[in-house]
Amino acid sequence: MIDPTLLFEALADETRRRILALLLIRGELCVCDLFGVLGLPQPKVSRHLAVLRESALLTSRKQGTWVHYRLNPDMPLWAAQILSAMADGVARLEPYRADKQQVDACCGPDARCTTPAQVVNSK
Amino acid sequence: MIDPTLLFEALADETRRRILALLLIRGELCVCDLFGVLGLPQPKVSRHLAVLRESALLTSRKQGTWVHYRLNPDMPLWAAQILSAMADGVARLEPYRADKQQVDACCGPDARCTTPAQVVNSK
DNA sequence: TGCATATATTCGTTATAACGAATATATTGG
DNA sequence: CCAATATATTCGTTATAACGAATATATGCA
Repeated sequence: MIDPTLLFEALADETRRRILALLLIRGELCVCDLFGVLGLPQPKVSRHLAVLRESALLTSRKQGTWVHYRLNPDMPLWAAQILSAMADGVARLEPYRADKQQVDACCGPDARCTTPAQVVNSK
Repeated sequence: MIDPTLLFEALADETRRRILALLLIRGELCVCDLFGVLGLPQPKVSRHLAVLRESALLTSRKQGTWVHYRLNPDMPLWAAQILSAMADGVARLEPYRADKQQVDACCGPDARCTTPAQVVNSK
């Protein structure tokens, strides 16, 4: 269900790897969480999300004006292993490390959070 | 020791994935084996091998006029897992499947082989 | 309906990467 | 040294991909 060519083209971009790494940590995030944490312009993040959607690595769930992204739960084992190993490889490096701290600070379970994703998750 | 950016840029090209998949199967191959099996021009394969060398995914061993390539044995676990999962993902697809048959037919242990790599390995 | 917010897309430009063709280097053997 | 073979590199061109800026769409709410 996942084309290796599309998967590796998707992983060739650092912004997309950052998005995937965040989703591996958080399970689900909305676009506003993502571009907030990454510190990047919204259209840029949206374009990269489109690439990840088209490669079938992500699925999206629309709720009102918010769109929540998560890893495709039907991903084959080999693809999930690649994402997991990627997360291992980048975990100690910038900007991935700062991204993790940022998302924990702003949306983590130990902090109050007003982002849409958190509101939805808490229901 | 391996830069994730360089690794994923290396994996974004199909020729390089074919080379890596062959080396995962065979352990070691010389340039002439590689471009023979892949059916690609020698300079093209040589350029891709240079990219793989510069990303530290491959090491080379020169013996006379022949250069033998293999996976870098000092690769961190996360990188080795990515390569292994990549091989799983492509194993049933073309051109990877044909590559495997081709390398087994021309250089495999069950076939007579006159390529330099085989000659060296048999010593 | 009209405004505000969240997200997506288009457009023109720029940077990056792959290519074929040609050539360079290096090693072996005569 | 010279020729032959194996491998690597350079060059100019072409295809691909990322970008910022602007705009479009779509939903919720007053």
